[in-house]
Amino acid sequence: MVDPCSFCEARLFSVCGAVAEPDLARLAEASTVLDLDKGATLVSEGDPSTHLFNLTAGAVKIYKLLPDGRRQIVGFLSMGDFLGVGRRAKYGFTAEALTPVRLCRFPRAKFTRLLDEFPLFERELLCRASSELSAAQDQMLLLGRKTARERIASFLIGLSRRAGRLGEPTGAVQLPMTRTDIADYLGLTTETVSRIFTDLKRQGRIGLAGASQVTLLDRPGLAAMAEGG
Amino acid sequence: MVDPCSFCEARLFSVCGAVAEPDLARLAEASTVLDLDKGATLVSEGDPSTHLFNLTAGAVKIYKLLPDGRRQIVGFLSMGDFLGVGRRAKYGFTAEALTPVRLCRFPRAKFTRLLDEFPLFERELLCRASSELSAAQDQMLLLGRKTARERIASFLIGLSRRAGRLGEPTGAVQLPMTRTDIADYLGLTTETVSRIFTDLKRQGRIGLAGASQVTLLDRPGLAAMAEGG
DNA sequence: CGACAGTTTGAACAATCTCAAGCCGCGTGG
DNA sequence: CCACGCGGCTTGAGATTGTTCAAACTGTCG
Repeated sequence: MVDPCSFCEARLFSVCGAVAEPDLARLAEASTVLDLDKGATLVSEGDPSTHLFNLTAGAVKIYKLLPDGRRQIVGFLSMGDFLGVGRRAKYGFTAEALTPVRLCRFPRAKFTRLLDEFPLFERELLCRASSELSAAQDQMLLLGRKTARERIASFLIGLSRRAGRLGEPTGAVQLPMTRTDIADYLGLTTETVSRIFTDLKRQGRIGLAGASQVTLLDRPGLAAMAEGG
Repeated sequence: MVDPCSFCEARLFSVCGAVAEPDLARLAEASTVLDLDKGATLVSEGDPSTHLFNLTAGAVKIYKLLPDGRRQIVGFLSMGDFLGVGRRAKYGFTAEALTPVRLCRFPRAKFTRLLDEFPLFERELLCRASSELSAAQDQMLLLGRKTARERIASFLIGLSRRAGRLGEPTGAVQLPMTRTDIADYLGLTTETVSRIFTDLKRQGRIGLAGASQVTLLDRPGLAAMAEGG
């Protein structure tokens, strides 16, 4: 039988990259490959955290809700991102597919066994967790102290960097999320996001092809703006 | 020679709790105990990340700055908290003592060796990292979507919970940080923090003894307020 | 081609910030 | 032991950024 992990395009970008070639079969047998439609919910805030996920294709948004419906998106996942580490009994967020997605689903018990079995796998997860923590701190700085304009600039620069990491073009960025999603990620309203996009376009700093494709025309300017320059 | 870790009061609250009694000596020989004054800087944003720290007494604030001086406090540390995990070459934040502190300092290389040597130690760090990440997500919800009043209520409830975890009284909470620190943690200004404290006092929800001791008089009310109730 | 979700634009509003001034409490030194 | 000074805290009034509410537009997908 052919080992599906050996041919996985996401392996280079994901935790699985830390597992040696011959051990990939163990990974494959601990997980199930799953395809979900756009809009599907992977996990719901408050549900028992029975599974962990490795996203191998598509994009996902992660969010938290207040009782009255206010929403904060705490992250967007793309190829290679891992979801669900931690020993909490319940998920602390909801995860929803922004595009059709493919993912590997690990039952928690099997996953824990993998950690025991492959120290490099665990080390990789620790590194990823702390680098996510660092990204979360950047986002706190953004949410707590940056102006709307600075937030949008940071967001665009960040998207472009991520595209670069995944080997995609960094000049023209595809936005799989809506304006409302962006607003809920940046602590703004849809209207403010829209207004600032139009402003930046008017200034010639970005180009807009439809609502979901942005071209960064003045990257240095945007980068400076992102840091308050 | 007596092993200092065996008598450490912070052990039960810290990562060291994951290391078996007989292995504590290895921990002790990998680290140096350090005492610092209030106001001392443990690490500076941008400096090479040569050391990791375990805080065993006192309180520390962690913050990031924008070039123009705007500041976001991304966390407060207390007894048992660990600082510096990750493979980045530079610290992404500044850490400063709010009170006199005692800490164990690990050179990065020795620390990595400890991880290799004690899988439980590494596992504990992974758990802590993901639980910190979860706390960071709560804070993003706070910064992105809560009102000033909700932020203060969340902050007070959070402080009280932390005090409870450390075995301290949860009704009267000591604030080792200034109003400005609180503001920089909650994405507000000093003035707003002060005004809301006075409001809450007027409403009989909290008591203030001096500026740095708060009594939670209406915990259910505050908890509801924290979630937007 | 039609409809509807998502986006853009406009005008009025409000939460929070800014600027300014006074107050309090605590540590210090006379 | 008390007066002094200073950092930090509180209070007030006015300014501002971003929100809210409302309506028109667009482009995408049956």
